[in-house]
Amino acid sequence: MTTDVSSAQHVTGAPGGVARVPKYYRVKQQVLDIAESLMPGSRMPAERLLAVRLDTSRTTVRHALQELVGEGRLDRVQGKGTFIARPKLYRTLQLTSHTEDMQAQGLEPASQVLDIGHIDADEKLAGLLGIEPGESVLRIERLRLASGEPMAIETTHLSARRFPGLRESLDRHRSLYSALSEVYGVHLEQAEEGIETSLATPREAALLRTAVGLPMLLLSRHSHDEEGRPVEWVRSVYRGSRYKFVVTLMPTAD
Amino acid sequence: MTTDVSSAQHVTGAPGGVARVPKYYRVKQQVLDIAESLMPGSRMPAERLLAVRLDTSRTTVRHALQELVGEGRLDRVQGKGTFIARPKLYRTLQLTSHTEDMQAQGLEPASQVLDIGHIDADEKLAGLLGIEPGESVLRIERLRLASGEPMAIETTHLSARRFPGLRESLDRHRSLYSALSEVYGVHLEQAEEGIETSLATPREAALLRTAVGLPMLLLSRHSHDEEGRPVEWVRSVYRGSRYKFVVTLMPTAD
DNA sequence: CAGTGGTCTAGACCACCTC
DNA sequence: AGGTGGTCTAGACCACTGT
Repeated sequence: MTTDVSSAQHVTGAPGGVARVPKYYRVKQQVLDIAESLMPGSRMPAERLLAVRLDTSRTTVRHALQELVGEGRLDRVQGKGTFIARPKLYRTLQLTSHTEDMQAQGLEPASQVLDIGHIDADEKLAGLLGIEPGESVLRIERLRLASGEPMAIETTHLSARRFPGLRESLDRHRSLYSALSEVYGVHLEQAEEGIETSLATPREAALLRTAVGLPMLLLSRHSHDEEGRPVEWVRSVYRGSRYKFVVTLMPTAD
Repeated sequence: MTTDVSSAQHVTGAPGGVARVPKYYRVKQQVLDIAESLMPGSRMPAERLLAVRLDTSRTTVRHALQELVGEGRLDRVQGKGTFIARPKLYRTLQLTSHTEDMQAQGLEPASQVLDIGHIDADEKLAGLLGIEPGESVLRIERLRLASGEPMAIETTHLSARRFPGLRESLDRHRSLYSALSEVYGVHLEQAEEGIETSLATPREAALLRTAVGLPMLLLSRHSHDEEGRPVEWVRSVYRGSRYKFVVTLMPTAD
């Protein structure tokens, strides 16, 4: 009925407060021990069973499981169970298209258009694309798949005036980047890519088949052509528990 | 006493299951409305008060607050309250030292050595540094500060045999990289940097003055010299709610 | 229907900060 | 002492999956 006073307290000793270890965290280690003794894909004991075995409440077990899911070690599926996850996938950051990128890694690339249409640029978007606020922007929202698995939600923005008919050209080309190159003669020369964490919204979670509130990797790419003019602004959301990004750094030329 | 049956359910309608919105998520939006009406640094209403005002339990309020903290919008301090957070800081990924990096952004760089010593290379570390398993490795663990604020925990690994006396040379140089250059004539030419999410361990949380389980950005840098030989392997943990990384991409030279 | 995970509640007690 | 956030419990009910 009441809290277990005999455990989660005064584990530190150090007045600096260097390491408080709550009970759920010790439970997490115990759960991890179980997980590491199983193969990817196999099922973990049910939450209610773990609670009894580890002498704790289901709430505390779920707290521990939640972290392991966030770290990409476990997958939970409602109605079915909790399973050992497969290892993280790598994604190299390059100035190439999704299609080329996936093929280079031996994965089957696929895209599913979630939404495509024109919107009016607000001040921020106009600044990013080098146009005036209110001008029309082509917005393409796609679900990116790698070998059938939902990987990311990618939202691309381009000036509608600069690339007339792009929406129609898309169907006839392998990728957006090849359409830009072959139809408009635009070659991407440089991009800044921002990387930060975010938490899955209900919509993102549903599309990426994951849970609301899980850590995600949020990438925003701002690409420029050979004259340094901005071409596109892209916002992509990846499952943080499933992907790891790799970038090659060279000495700065200054 | 029992769950509020009249709310969190059947919000979707769509059989595809495109957007389940739990109650805590709506509470989060309400809390966000309050937060956005306040200035950074000001205090939010107490959790128990929010629970009454928003007609929910403290548990649900805390779930909502937890996500906002994870997103870097709020800061919680035990015993004091919950406060509006300052905006995220940017960190450019370059092949430069922490010291140069901070100065370029007008921040006051500082480091605090948490631990320094020699360890025996395991198989993985030996492979990364191009040495034999069991060879001695200099391991430097430092807390990186930017204008007094804890920013990251950085753990650097270098071959002890290749850089004899490095530990002592460190005190006489501005940074590790300048010591490598001036004492050993080693210049870093290229590095691969991996970026992924992780969750704060109790130790990391204490050192970075944040909470256990919050999303972190985990960077691992593998640097090479002009001959392509591996020089260092670095693992850095940043508060995900506080930092955003920026990298410049150029066309691949293949 | 039974079993699994998902959400929510009410309340207890601990740890920390300020007065 | 009294307020704040931090942890934990026991239990209810919902949603989904399989038999």
